[in-house]
Amino acid sequence: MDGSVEPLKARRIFLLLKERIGSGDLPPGARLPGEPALATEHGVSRVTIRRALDMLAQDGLIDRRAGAGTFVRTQSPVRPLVADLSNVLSHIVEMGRRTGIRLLSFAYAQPPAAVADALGMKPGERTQRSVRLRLIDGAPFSYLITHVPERIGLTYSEQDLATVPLLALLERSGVTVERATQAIGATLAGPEVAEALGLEIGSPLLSLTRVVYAPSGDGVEHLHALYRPDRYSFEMELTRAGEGEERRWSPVPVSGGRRNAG
Amino acid sequence: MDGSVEPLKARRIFLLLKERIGSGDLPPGARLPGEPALATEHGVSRVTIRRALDMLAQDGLIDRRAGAGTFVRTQSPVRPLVADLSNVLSHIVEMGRRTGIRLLSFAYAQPPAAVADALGMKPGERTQRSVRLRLIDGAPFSYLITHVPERIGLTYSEQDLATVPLLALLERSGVTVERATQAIGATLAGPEVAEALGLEIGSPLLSLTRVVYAPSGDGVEHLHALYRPDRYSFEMELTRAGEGEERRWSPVPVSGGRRNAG
DNA sequence: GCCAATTGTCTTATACGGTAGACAGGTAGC
DNA sequence: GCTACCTGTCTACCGTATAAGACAATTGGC
Repeated sequence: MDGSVEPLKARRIFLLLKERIGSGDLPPGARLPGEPALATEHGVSRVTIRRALDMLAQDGLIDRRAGAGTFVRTQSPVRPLVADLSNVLSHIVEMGRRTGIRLLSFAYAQPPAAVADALGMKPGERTQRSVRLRLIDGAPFSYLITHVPERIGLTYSEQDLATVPLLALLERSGVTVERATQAIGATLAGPEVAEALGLEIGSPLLSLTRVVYAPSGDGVEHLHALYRPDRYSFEMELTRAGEGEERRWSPVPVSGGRRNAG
Repeated sequence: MDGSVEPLKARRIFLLLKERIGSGDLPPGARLPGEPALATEHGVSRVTIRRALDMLAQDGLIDRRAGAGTFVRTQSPVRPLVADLSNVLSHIVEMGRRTGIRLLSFAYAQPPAAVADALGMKPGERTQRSVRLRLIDGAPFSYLITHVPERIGLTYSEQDLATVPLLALLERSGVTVERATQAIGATLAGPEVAEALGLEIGSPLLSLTRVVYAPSGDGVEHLHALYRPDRYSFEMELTRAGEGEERRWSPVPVSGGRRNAG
């Protein structure tokens, strides 16, 4: 029933090296360790290393020259998108890049318990669940799953969601949002997300979960976002604040037109 | 050299099911389809399904009862350690947990180009490179690679590094640190890191890169930290700040004894 | 030109992920 | 208690990914 099984170790090493290249750990032009070196380093045979390098070569990430070595190809494929802490892409306009949104799904249903709990909803209440894909210059970089209590979700249309920022929709509906909590973590891409983001299954993803609250304390939005780390990262500036023992790092607030150095 | 490599199809299905559980598609308490059903559904053999379920069980996501079926477990296994934005574990003491540090390596050498660049060092200058493991209640949760310019590194000993926080060492040495930048992303665990953190190769990791600057603008510390996302996450609170078009989320500064709600 | 190191290309043998099927023991419903 | 379905465990077998090693061809430095 099978016939073609994909390599396993080779794929793993492929992903690892791809990651090191993408993160700049292996800068363009750098020469990789020799195949035997990589083999012992990863505790696999040279054949496996070669397979991994084959995949990298096929992706155009490396150049292999017999007798010379293997080199990271000099090309900056895509410059990653940088967001500040509050997850606002403040520099997009300045960078002349365009972002888009694709609405992948839209429905009303019973939310998962975790979401219902976070939003402080009563059992039985429904939410509007939408899945959106954010694109930069046509390339997807984030996968967003949003839950909004049904009564609030009904105040705007599916069409609205595909064009207007959600926060604006909420405020347009008379909901005041002042407070939110968010947590940042990491996961692996499942089949669905991998497909949508154009990744291999098992690729690393940045995850962000944000819950937005109305002044009353009720939750009005639950966002679960997954980002391609090669196209998106959180950056922030810190200063030392406080006195004595309490002296610690503290984030610098983002001022109006500020942009990070590139 | 390995002996235990995870299957591929099984892993695929594992991730898929994990996603369905995490998203609430398979709510806690729900009964999964039988193994034969899952097998035909995914077009794989029952053995493969079993392997996927094994992984889920090991992650504490499901309960399997012979004769009855397989059920989504009602509680999340371990509560991760929570840090605020500035990467300070302010609640550890309150939680009654103890953290420790293990120094894995310590040496002076030429830094990688990316590090030298970030620290603004001249070519040829060396850095002190140290690798440390942070533990919580004896379990490792973060892997820290630190680079410090040689002249600064020489002001403290290897012994110091294993006991005193680096920032304190720097300030003790007369270096004033006021400013830092940091970026948060995600990667996969390589062989070394996986080993140290007790993970499988290819597990997802939270990554943090921080560069600390002296008032002169020179870089004094380059930190590359990798966290187990199941034991560590960044949490923060946000409020809406600014006016009109500029209105956006802004992090709430961490005040002295503040603690996040649990 | 020579030498060392590299990638490219074979060979052979083994390990293992995957399939297919059977069977034992537990559980729940009727 | 009977039955249907479930998980747990085992066997046998296939295809290929991987291991281990040898050898050729190429490159770059000396």
